[in-house]
Amino acid sequence: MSPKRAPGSDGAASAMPGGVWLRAPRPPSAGGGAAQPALDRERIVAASVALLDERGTAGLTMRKLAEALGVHATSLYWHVAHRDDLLDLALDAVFGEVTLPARAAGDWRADVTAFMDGLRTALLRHPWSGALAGSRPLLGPNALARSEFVYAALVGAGFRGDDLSAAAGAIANYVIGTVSAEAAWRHGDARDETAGRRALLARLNGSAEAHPTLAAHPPSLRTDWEGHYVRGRDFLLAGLAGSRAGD
Amino acid sequence: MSPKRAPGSDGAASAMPGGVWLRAPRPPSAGGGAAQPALDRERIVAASVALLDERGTAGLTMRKLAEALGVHATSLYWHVAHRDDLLDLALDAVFGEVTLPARAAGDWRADVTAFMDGLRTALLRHPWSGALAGSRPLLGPNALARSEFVYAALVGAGFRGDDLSAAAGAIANYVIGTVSAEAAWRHGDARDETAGRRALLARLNGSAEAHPTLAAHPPSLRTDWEGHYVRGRDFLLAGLAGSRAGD
DNA sequence: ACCTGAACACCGTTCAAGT
DNA sequence: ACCTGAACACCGTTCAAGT
Repeated sequence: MSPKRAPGSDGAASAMPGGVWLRAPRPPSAGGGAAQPALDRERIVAASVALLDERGTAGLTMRKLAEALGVHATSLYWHVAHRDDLLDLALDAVFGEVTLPARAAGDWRADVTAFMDGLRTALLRHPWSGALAGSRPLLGPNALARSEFVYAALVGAGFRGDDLSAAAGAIANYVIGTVSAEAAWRHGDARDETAGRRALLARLNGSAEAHPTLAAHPPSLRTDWEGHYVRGRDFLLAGLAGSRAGD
Repeated sequence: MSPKRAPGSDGAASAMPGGVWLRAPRPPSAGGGAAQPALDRERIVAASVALLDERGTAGLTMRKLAEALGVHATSLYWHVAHRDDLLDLALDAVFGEVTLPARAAGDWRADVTAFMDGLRTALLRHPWSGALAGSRPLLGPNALARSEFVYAALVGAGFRGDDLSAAAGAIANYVIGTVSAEAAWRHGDARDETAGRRALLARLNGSAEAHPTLAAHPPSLRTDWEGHYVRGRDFLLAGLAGSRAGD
């Protein structure tokens, strides 16, 4: 036995994305009269989010995070098992920023719309988070609480079984996908986006015969991300509503 | 002037994801009687895809790739500007595997379905590719050719302007999102997925009062990924079809 | 034109040691 | 229980030099 690291090691799930949530949590520290530890998960997560906001996913390194916290890099390994854990933890903190109506409206479309819009807003506030949300299981407590809300709305609408999970998956994937695409284009900087669009348009014009439809319906230089999001969201909701029409 | 690196440097777009496609391509080598170069983009891309398939995104390093190609790591920088370029290039190679009907069926739903299913198959064949596709602009020649096909189908259905780009975006995002989620859960290994599901179920049961709906409609241990994909796809297509019904 | 080799400034993670 | 410090085995990228 004699665990080397407090968070425990299940072996299998250790290196898996989303793995933090699948390991046994550390028992709370004894407390009593003991000295306040310099570090805890809460502080580590807050500093991680701040660093991610500033420097992006690649900019979150154990050394820079430790420096921001005033400790040695290796000290972090007492509190988390790998750098990957920081990403899962920070991502769930972003899900915690998704505000939901205190009580469901009873109108499932309104509830689902509120969730989708709230999620989009939170993910856009932290441009690194969309890509992360798309690439790992969303199992943190905050993510699960948001799932609970969506599932409740969909069950109220009559979705069950595989229809239910397919609908919930489509809803989350749509928001995450559009936010990721938007963040990828923006890349932090709106000037980059315009430059990219311009280069793309030049290429489309240069090979119009290969892409006649794209050349005839070119993307605008200044994408209306929100407008596109709303349209696609309503396409999806209409499709979901149609599938319940027979009930 | 005197460029240090053949692919050129536009400055702005250099470090941007998708940036390879926005820089001027290298002029073809003079040829003539000169000796065959040891490296070219085609070989580099093929080796990158193979390495990504074997070791995942983090496993693609300049040194390992160079070793596989029998050259020094720094030699690669003659042919690409950064490691990031390899990801864009490899991803577009995956898009090249998406087979489409030679001619559009004329039925836009059939055409879009063929594209979506083809894209899903190709992305799943290379488990690293879904997350990548979700996190960078898709501007390679193969991706653009697939876009052309989808746009043509949607224009045929009557979509125009922002409806057109929103529809095309929703379609691509849906496929990419579901594949990314599936790959994230699988994490290469089906045993991991079952273990993860089991841990999740245990947590849901442990806090059923916090998540009554999730506890009442738990995820199955063995997810029917394809079935969920098909259902969500048809929800989306139904919504898109409904929006054209008035025409 | 294309590749090498040495070098720089980083990484994540481990482990024994301190308190 | 929690943090330090040294150490290991890596990274991407630059740049002068070779051919």
